Amino acid sequence: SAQAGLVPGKAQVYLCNRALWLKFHRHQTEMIITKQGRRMFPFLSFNISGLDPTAHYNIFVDVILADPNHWRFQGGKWVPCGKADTNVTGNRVYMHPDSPNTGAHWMRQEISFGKLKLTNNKGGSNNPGQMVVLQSLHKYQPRLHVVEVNEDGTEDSSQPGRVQTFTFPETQFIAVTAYQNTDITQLKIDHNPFC
Amino acid sequence: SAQAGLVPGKAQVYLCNRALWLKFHRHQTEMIITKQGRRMFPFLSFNISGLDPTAHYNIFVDVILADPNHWRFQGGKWVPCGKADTNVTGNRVYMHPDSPNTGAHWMRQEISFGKLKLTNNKGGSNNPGQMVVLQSLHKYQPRLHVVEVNEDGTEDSSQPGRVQTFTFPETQFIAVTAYQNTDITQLKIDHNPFC
DNA sequence: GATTTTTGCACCTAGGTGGAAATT
DNA sequence: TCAATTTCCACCTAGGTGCAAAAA
Repeated sequence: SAQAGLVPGKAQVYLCNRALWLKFHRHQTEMIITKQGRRMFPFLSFNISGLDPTAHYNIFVDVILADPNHWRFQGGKWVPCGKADTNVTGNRVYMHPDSPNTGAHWMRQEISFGKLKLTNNKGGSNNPGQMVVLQSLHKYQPRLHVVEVNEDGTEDSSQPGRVQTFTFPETQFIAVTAYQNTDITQLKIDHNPFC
Repeated sequence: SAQAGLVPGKAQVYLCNRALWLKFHRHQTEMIITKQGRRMFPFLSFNISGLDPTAHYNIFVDVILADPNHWRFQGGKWVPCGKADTNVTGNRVYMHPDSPNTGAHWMRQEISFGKLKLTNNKGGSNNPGQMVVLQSLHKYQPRLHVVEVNEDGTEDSSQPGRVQTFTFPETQFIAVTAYQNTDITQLKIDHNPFC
């Protein structure tokens, strides 16, 4: 079934590795966060169409709280446990390294975020802009943003409707410092070649 | 001593790892070429200044024949041996992956060509544009080119004087399929961390 | 035969994994 | 004690080396 409706003048975005994301999502995806930063697995990867081939765009991901809860793993299940910590600091945006670039470039091939890293280290960012700062035991929702920009990469705030945001619920995850659900651990081992 | 004179309106280029290049040059540098492509060691790396920070440039390296001879290693020395094979085909240009980019970008940090690969495979290029095709037992001279371009990366041939070329004789080398001079082999082992 | 090129390989760098143990 | 985090480590992928043997 289609992942997004086809609307004239709008970009269409498909989640490339959706089947894999769904396997994890069934068990409630967990992502490890570490001080020095940990890649996501699965990682975000998109196909995009419907852009103006000659226009310029920035494409980036941000990660927002998916719900207002603090979570804990108890009795083999994830259960809400108090309110989320909303005293938030730290970068939650990861600009794709190809940005800015033309619509033709973005539509030519998969747009992968394999080098995006998750961390719980609010302080000294070693790789500025490469690290997304999250809080453990909170549930998050990644989002994709497509922003039309001028040729020099600057945004033109005088022109409305140049920002498009895409959300895929199957990419939600709970940030952890160690895996809680052994089903998730096994899925990581089975599918991540580094394991 | 200065590597290039300071001329107003002209870019100045410095060879970053010149001391290392000179160590090899004293013994006549050799570079391995293979079918699937071999990196150079030392690799080309430059600092550049004197560009217009807001103008756009393509920066690339090409590799030309350094002399009209075919060479052979005999009695522990390189000696000319007949004429160079000038029936030439295959790409000899390697565009820096950051191209096109602004003068500010190019002047901000070292411009390294560490991923440039040398091959003797004229035919199927697996990495188009990433491989420089050379002939074994010929002597070559790499050159750096700085070309001012329009914002979209296209050249403007109607404007003269937008191309600048820089040549460093200490980066000359003879292409080989196996090292001939053991002094060169030892220098590679001593300085290349992969050995 | 002699020279040049190719192939396979052990070894290296570089860095991404989960697990166990130690720490907080 | 317990839960959560950090550290260390063996093991993995990925790919750049020179070398010896084989092939051309």
